[in-house]
Amino acid sequence: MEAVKPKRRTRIQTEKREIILEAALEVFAQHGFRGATIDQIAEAAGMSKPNLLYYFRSKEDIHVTLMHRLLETWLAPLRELDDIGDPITELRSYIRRKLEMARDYPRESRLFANEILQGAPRVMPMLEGELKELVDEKAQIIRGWMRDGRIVRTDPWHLIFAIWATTQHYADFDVQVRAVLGPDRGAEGRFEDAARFLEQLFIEGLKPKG
Amino acid sequence: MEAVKPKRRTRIQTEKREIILEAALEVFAQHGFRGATIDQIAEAAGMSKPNLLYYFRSKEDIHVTLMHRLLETWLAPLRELDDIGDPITELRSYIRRKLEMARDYPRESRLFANEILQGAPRVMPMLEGELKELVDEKAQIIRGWMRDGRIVRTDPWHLIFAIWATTQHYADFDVQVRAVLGPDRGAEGRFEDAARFLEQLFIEGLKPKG
DNA sequence: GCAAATTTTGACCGATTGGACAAACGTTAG
DNA sequence: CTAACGTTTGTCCAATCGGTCAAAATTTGC
Repeated sequence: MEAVKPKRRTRIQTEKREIILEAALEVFAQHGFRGATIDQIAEAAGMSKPNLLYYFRSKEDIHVTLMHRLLETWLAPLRELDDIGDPITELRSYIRRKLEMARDYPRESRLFANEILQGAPRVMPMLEGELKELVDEKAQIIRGWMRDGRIVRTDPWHLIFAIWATTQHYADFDVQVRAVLGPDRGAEGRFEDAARFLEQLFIEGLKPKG
Repeated sequence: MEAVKPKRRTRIQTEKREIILEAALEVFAQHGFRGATIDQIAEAAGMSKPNLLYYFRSKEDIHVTLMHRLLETWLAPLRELDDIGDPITELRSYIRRKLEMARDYPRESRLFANEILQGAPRVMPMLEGELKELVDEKAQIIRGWMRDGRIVRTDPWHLIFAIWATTQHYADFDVQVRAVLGPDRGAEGRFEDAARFLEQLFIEGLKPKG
């Protein structure tokens, strides 16, 4: 039974912590936890290293805080997946929201990818707890739709994995996507094309056979 | 016009370099380039640090050699995609080969993912050159199949991205997949399920409408 | 306006890092 | 056997790392 610490914060503390987290997101996403240095984060935040360490006790502390926040926003789209709506509409907008997050929050996606790649040393409990529960719950909803013949039968868990993989790919492997597609179309064009493609791949494939 | 250096190697040099690369693959895949230390690699290779540095001039040298090899084996499945076969069969076996690689060579997949996540600082030229050419070539083949009505029309480039993303997901995000699915099914079971799912997702969706 | 509390800084520390180097040790060809 | 060559090791180094600390500068509450 952990007592919630009061954590009274000054205005400056609130502001500076925010600035640091923003800077750390940038640096961690690009270099990973070990690759990032406190000096880099401090410089990106426009302050000295000891000053930064006045607001966060350690590099680990920054990372933990960042990951904790991240997971909440990251799971939000899946949480919205609703039992009562039309299955096709629900899945379509889930895919769209996920793709929009890859477009609008690529640093968050890469930070998460980095953490998982290293074996999730700092978020494993959350994966096995909160995440698994959420996915299981939503997989049951999808399975219900399949039982009712409203979408074709397939594995709901792997369907969710496939949606994660394809959408996050455009954030995590952005440089590869850009290198292969060339400079012909801008960022917006790429995401339009991706959205169209993913809609066709998932949605058309899921519609029940007439 | 680069002259190919003779690079005469002793038997011992050939053997030891191989041992070092194997050890480095393990360490780099788990910790990333910056996170890995020469000492770790040396220990995994069963030799002292100065001894290792006798065979490779620097940490960078090891990584470059590793990435160079990796890309060849990594692109092999796509190279095999053939114009003359049946489109559905060709794509089905491409997906299967890619998934098998994710199962059998997860360290290679993670090493590659790490490099791309960091912005591909060491392989960018290969992405824009060799990789782009290969993908463009194969995308044209797929586009040809679509024009002939042998598979449904969609974006060939994004189709290839989706195949990459979904298959490599099972190597790169392995810990997350395991955490969500729980310990119910072993590794083989997970890959069987994934193979069935991906076949349904891609192949059923690609078959021309009767 | 002033004392208390908060914020910022420069100097510093021990540990770790990638890498150099020469000396010692093996191996091999003649 | 031995000289030449290939291999291995211990020691060392400068740079960088995460983090501390006391003192200085600033802000805040009254």
